[in-house]
Amino acid sequence: MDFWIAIVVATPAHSGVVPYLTYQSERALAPGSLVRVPLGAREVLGIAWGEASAPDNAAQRGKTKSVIASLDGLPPLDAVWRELVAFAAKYYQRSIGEVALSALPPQLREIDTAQLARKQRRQEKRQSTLEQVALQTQKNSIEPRDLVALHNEQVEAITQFFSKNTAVGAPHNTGIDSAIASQPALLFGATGSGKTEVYLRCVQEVLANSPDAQVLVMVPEINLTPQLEARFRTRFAHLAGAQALVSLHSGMTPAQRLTSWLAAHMGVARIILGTRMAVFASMPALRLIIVDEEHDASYKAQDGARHSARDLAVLRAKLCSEMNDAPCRVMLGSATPSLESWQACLQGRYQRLSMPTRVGNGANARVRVVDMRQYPKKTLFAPALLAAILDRVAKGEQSLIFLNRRGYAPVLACDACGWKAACPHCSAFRVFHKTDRTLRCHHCGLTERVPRACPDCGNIDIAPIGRGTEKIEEQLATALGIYTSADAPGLQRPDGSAVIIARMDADTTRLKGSLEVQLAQMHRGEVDILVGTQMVAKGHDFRRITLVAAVNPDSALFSSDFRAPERLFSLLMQAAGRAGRDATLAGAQMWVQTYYPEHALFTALKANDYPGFAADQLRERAQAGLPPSSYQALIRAEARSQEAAQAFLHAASHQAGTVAAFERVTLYPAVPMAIARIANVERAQMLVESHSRTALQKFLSDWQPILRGCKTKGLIRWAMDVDPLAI
DNA sequence: AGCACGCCGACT
DNA sequence: GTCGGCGTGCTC
Repeated sequence: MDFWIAIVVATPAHSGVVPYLTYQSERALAPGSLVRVPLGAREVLGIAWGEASAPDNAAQRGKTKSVIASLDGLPPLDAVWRELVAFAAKYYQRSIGEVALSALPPQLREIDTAQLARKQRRQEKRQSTLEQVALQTQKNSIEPRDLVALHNEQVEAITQFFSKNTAVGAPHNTGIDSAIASQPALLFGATGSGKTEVYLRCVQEVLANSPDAQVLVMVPEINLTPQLEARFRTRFAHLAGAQALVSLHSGMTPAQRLTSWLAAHMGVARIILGTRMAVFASMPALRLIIVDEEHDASYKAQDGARHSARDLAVLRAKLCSEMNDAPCRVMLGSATPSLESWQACLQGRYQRLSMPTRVGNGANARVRVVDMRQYPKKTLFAPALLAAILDRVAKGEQSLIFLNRRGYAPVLACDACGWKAACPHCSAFRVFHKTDRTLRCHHCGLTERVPRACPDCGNIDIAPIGRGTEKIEEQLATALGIYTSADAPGLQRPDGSAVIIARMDADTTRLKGSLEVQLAQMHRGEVDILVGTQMVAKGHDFRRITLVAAVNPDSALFSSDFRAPERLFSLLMQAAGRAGRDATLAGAQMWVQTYYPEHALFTALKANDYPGFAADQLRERAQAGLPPSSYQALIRAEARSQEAAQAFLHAASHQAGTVAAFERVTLYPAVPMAIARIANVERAQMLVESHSRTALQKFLSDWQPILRGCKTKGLIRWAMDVDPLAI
């Protein structure tokens, strides 16, 4: 007898209308089973989602195809995973198939049953031989290694976290972070307060309580995974098996990702460490999720279903707790939480765990805000800052200077005719890179040699305007008397060796492995002054840094993006945290050069007062009706011409009146995006806002099918972005 | 998204 | 005469 099975496949367009495709199967297939099915002319991976009703007429029955094979070696994806995927699809306005299939490791889509079986056998063999080895050595390593003593705040945070797993919240609320079965916790811990140690202890506790429990630890960037992985590996070296701890991020090869994914899915991996993609890993015995640096924008996906991995982590823990017998907790950690999470604490939806003190007596860096108005207009460095850097050099300490722009100068201009080096394919200027004398578009990648003279008028006086990391490096070297040639003595260290200034940004770390090389040089103390973009301000634990300087952070103060101050505050706090990590080096300083020294953001920074800053911001947001006091979505359109992109949005706007919940949303006019053209594609967007998340959701899902019918000439594609981070 | 089918320009 | 450009349209 034949079965009719509802199966999801990776087809974004039509599954919005029809969520599942119906296939025939000779045997029953459990929901969550992975199958190979024919789709048009190809054979694709699909996931059985449940039983389907039999086709009601002969014509449809004739169209129905049969399941080719089921990947029997794999247990079906569990109900929590399916529920998470279904929720994400609905919430972010995508098809279940698109979300589900993109959540699986890409290689799983290509592999056939036999190949998969072979891979699993190899993996099992490897795991068990290593388990034997581990068992033999376990006598002397049964306990976690590398344990350090906890201080009071850490003990308190851990105790509070584990004392709370009772049901609270409103079960009928459809919000993504409400209806909490076991309350999410926010670990509000200053940089250097020992958050990682708290994570380690919580993981340890959860793993010790159950022989098969799994934990997920998420970090924002791949750059930060090796450091954390090393720490977890050392601590949990006693866990049996090569795959007790696995990583999951986009820097891994397809084969490695499949291996890690399988280990998590089979329950062999106890600790899964990864970036935002890891929130969708299959972890049948998940009991704890940790989201480190939860405020970080990297958790929000910028392609496909634009999900927030942080929000989904909170939801996953909730689903897990509701659908399984054992609770699953989630801990978000940050020194500068997102205003969304902070507000959730203030409202009692999240449990707040505070660790205000830096460990090891390391004092907070003293913040020095320099009023740049007292110097001539084009001053790059305040004299006092230069003196302070020289002072560090003299003491053999390191300095970190950062600026949010790579290259030499953001634009090249002709003095005579006003020509500027624009990109022919984008509505943006090309950045002047002095090192290789190129003009590069940071949006489409177009790279050309710098012209000798102005292409418009022939004038040879074309000059760089503004500053990038290259210029800062060059000017700083000049100002301090550091020479790169060996025969000039230049500035010297106390021991007589030459002072080294280095630069670290996306340009110097492009080659594989060069980031690691540069970080190692920095750690060994070979570099005295490091100039870089914000990538240097995040997470790295350079022990000998006692001075950090933000050269020009003002642009974020008056940005049209209402989240810019929040991001700047967070960045400056993190940067300040880089200074003085070694408690034996006193006098750590954080310098900020600004033309607006009286700005409230800097006042809060000086006082190390995140709660005060957050209260200000939340008040402003509430007054302006902005998130987290309201909910937003963007419709983005890409087309050959700006008119075509906007025509689609106008049509969409026109149709919106007929959609349910229209009265409860505000529809803003279509506008060109900040950078209207990238690689010859014109982009426009339209904002939808509502005070009710439910109303916004209802509106969007009813609007979606109508939008599909809005066919505009020249339109390339369009997409919705729910809870956008930048507008 | 793929991958077909389909209708018009420069090549062995 | 065909190879191939990418414009619509379908996938149980």
